Amino acid sequence: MESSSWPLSLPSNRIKAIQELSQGQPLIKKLRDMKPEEIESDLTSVDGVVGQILGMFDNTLSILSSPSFTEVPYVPTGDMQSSGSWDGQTSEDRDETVKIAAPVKTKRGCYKRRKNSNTYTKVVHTPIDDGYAWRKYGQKPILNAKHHRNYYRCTHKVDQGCQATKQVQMTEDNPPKYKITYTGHHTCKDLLRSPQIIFDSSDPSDTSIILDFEKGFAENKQGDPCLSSMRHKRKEDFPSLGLKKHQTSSYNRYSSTQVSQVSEPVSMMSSGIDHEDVISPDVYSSTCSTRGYDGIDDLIDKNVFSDWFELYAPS
DNA sequence: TGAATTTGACCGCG
DNA sequence: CGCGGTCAAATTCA
Repeated sequence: MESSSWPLSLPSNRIKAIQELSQGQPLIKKLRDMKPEEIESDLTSVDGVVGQILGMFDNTLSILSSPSFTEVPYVPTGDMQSSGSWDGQTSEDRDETVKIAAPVKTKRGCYKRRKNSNTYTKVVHTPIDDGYAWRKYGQKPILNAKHHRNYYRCTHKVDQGCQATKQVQMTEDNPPKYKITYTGHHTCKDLLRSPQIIFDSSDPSDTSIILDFEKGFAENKQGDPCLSSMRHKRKEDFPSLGLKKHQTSSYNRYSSTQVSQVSEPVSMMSSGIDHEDVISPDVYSSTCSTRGYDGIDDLIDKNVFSDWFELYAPS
């Protein structure tokens, strides 16, 4: 479809979103059409295409997530619904999260529980630094789990209404494994930077793609990046992680780009996903490691992009 | 002193 | 009714 065919009345940001999707579609088709041997023999090219696709996701989600994007009634500005398919939600589900976006709270503990909100789960050896500022708000012992589950919300929940939360739970001791569940989507405006797709060269056999947040976290390179955005006075949950970072006045250093609102899900799609890392099958996900390209096919097979066009393209 | 974390209480959901 | 997610007062930290 050509953008020139959009009705003049169509909001420009919507057109931009559609254009982004339009540009990404052939790239994904290209990936789908590639034979396994082609992929293996030309990883650079494949990764380049993946990078372009991720960039398309970035831009599209940024546009759709922006507060100014209000043309789609069921897309609340405060959550990840703008992606439309992060965990395969239906429009009914979105209605549910609309309620969540404006919880009716009358007294302590009285809140609307997030149900069926967008979730994204991955398991990692060392929880990567996703680049966001998280604030711990709870810790609970979980049944049949050796370790507490830690609850984090975006630091900017209060000042910007960012609804993103995540849960971190150590699932195994040796080697340590952490299950990280992201819920909701960042709508906060700072921490803005463009994640760069890089290759983790620490292991030549590992072709996983990770996102480079170095721009904003240079000081974290000395420590474990996983929790660099958190303070941990106690290290019982992450014995190897003692990194502390003051966030209060440091956010301004992040450049202001629009991709921040989607960098997290993108990072989940592309970062550190190797044979060890797992994305839960109950949520919409895709990996960008070379051995995970059938995930791209999966995206296409699931008509994810068709859904997007149905949602956001002019009817 | 302001911000982050801890921790017990509260509540929704299955 | 128990589990899990969230709230918020108290505590800790820089």
